Amino acid sequence: MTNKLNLNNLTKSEEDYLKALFQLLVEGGSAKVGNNQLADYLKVSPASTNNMIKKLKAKKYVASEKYGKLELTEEGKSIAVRLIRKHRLWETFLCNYLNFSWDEVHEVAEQLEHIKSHKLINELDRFMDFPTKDPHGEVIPNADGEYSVLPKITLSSLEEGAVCQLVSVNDASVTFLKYVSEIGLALSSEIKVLEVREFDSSIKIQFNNIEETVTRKFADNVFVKVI
Amino acid sequence: MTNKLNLNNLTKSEEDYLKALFQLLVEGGSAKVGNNQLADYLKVSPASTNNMIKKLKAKKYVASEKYGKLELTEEGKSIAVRLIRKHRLWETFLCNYLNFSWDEVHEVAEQLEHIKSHKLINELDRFMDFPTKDPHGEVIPNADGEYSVLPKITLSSLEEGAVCQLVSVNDASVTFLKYVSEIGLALSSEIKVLEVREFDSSIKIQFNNIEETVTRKFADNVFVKVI
DNA sequence: TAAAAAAGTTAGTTATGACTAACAAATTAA
DNA sequence: TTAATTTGTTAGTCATAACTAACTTTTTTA
Repeated sequence: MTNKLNLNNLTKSEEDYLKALFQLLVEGGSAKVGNNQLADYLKVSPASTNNMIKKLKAKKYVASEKYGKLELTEEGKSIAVRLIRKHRLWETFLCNYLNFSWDEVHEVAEQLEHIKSHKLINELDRFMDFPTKDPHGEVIPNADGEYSVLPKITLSSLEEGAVCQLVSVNDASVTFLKYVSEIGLALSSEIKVLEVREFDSSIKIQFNNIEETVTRKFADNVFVKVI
Repeated sequence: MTNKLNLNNLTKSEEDYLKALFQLLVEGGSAKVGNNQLADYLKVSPASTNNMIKKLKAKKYVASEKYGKLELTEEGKSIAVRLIRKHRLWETFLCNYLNFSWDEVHEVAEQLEHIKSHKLINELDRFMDFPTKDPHGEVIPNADGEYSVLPKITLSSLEEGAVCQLVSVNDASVTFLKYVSEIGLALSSEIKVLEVREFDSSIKIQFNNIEETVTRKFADNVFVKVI
């Protein structure tokens, strides 16, 4: 076992930074993540990020050279995955048991993911009978931190004529999620790319016999599986 | 309505102090609560308490004069009651749905009570079908913050020969709760006071045909209703 | 009622984690 | 390949909330 009994003495902030790094590096699939990019993502100043990275390097959760790209150590990744597991399990609970809708769960889950109790999260998992996907279609890591990071293909990356299935959506923006629901898209919806307009990268799509034109920004937040 | 839409911009610390004050003043029934007593209860220095009280006075949650006793304003009480409601609902959830035992719930509930979401706590309440008592026998305030603060009679206050029923226990100590379970006491247990020993205030009690001698400290943490 | 003890207050320090402003290194473009 | 731009770093400040040490007020008790 690589995992020594982790006391998880991390602050909320430290956890936030590790999770953000993981999301950019691993889930986002970026080859290189820099200090300013992380700052941008977390909506803090580059100076704050720089400071925190120093601390996380001292604690061996992050590895990087001066002026070099940021990377997570195994321990850092492990912590991030556990946070993602907690976040997604709570989102699932809120949606399936407490009448929360798609777009309401993220903010509350951001708070709940920092609650420190192994028993709590594992019992919650059992209570829900070990769900594998959260309400936005994202895979939930299991208790050992194992899960498949699907290579995320965005709707915006497809070419004209492609047919795909909606597998997940970026849950970070309430207005985006509301919009998705309103036009009638749902997880597993089958989408056909009718036209990609060169001028502004907007895309005309078809689903459930509906035709819609969506912006590039929208399509960047929709993750699909080609079929 | 006295309750203007409360933005609940309080920090975790501010909430902790308000709840502690409420527990000493209202639930504990102390006529006078001083700065050092509060510091003791929260296990911080008197200087820290003094500082925080200043802040809470500025925010109109606490009222007191220099060198005088501490008191909560209506707004301060309202916040404390909402925290107690959250704490007890989470304890109930952990016990009844997530296989937590009596003595495991307190610590996790201390974290969960600071999650900010009205919907979360009201939906949790509904999900459990509006429970009125938590696992330790304490009354759960309703969504409007109404609940009866039962005058708390401790087992230690009874005289020889008295017969009573266990209504609640102080949940702050894990070792105490374990001890209570181990000797076979449970909520609603009928207890008879057989003997009060003058020397050390220890008490000999009888319940379920078991005889036990308990210390004064133990009996101070057991709340009963005389029958 | 005066001295001792307890309770409350103030001043100054520390750690965390934000921030701005100024500066240095690396990258991109002219 | 120099200049401009972007990116990263450092220094110094602020707020929160803890602390110790010193001091003042109040209460107790001898």
